Amino acid sequence: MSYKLNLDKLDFQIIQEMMENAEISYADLGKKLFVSGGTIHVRIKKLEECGVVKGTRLSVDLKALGYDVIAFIGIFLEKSSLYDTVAKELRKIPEIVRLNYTTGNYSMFAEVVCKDIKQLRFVLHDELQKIKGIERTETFISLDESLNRNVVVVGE
Amino acid sequence: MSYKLNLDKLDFQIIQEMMENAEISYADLGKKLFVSGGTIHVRIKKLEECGVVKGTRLSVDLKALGYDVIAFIGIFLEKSSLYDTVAKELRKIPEIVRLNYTTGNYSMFAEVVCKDIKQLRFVLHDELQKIKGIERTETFISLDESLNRNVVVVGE
DNA sequence: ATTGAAAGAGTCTCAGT
DNA sequence: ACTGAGACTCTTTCAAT
Repeated sequence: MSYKLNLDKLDFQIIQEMMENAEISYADLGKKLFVSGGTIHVRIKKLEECGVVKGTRLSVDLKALGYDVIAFIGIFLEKSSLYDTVAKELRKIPEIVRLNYTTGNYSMFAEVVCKDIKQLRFVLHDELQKIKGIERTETFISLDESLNRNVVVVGE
Repeated sequence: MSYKLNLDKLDFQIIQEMMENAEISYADLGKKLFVSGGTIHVRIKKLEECGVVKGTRLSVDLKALGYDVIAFIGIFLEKSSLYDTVAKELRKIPEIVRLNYTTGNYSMFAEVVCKDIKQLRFVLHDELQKIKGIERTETFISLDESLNRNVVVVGE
């Protein structure tokens, strides 16, 4: 399915560093990895062209912005085949930030970010319940997020 | 707990734009939002100082890097009070990228990113099972990720 | 608080190795 | 494929409003 990309140790090191902090200059990153800034530049350009690097995103503290409630929702479908149509409806709800089709107990798994419990209640009760094909849902509200990081990427 | 931050519409607009694409120049973003590049600069500096903006991160295609398997793990603890000690152990496992203490069925909820099923099996069987305090786990393997985006942030 | 311009720092290109 | 230097663009500072 996916092409055989020829990434070496340096490519993985660059990705690892910049996944945590994309603001570092090419010159500084080059020093850290014992190559020139020019080489870092060439590698990043290659990684962008082959689609491995998709861009850079601002990392924000959602709590500080008033988004205090994170919840996970396990969704049971009436029929598994309804996945695509239900996913299409769920996509329209801006509070839903992530959606996965999963094996196991639930048919789908969603993550919701809200300002408060009132808004979560609105999403669960008003938005979700009117979507055809959803049998029932189970909600897990996050009381504490103890970890949120990137995976450690390594070559073979 | 958190300070009353005085963020206006412009702050929220800047955050919204840069959550998706942090590479845009201050001048271009200023044009888009009808202010000068200097104003964008002042606002971002303010947002960094008050901790709302934590930095920028490279967005990568994990599948292209060979990380094909995303799984969610519901964890049942023997006692809820074991949360901190179990979280400390789970933190040591690099494949675990996210960990939440939740209400509902499970005590904790983890997300795992692996190269293949073999590696997932290793995490579940060898790493997780030897942690004291975990009663049992339920695993949900993602067959398809249909959505992964940022929440839409708005002021009051 | 916002602006525009000048100074400083970083990115990008390219010829040489 | 890597390097270093020059051209170019962006960030950062600051005086004026």
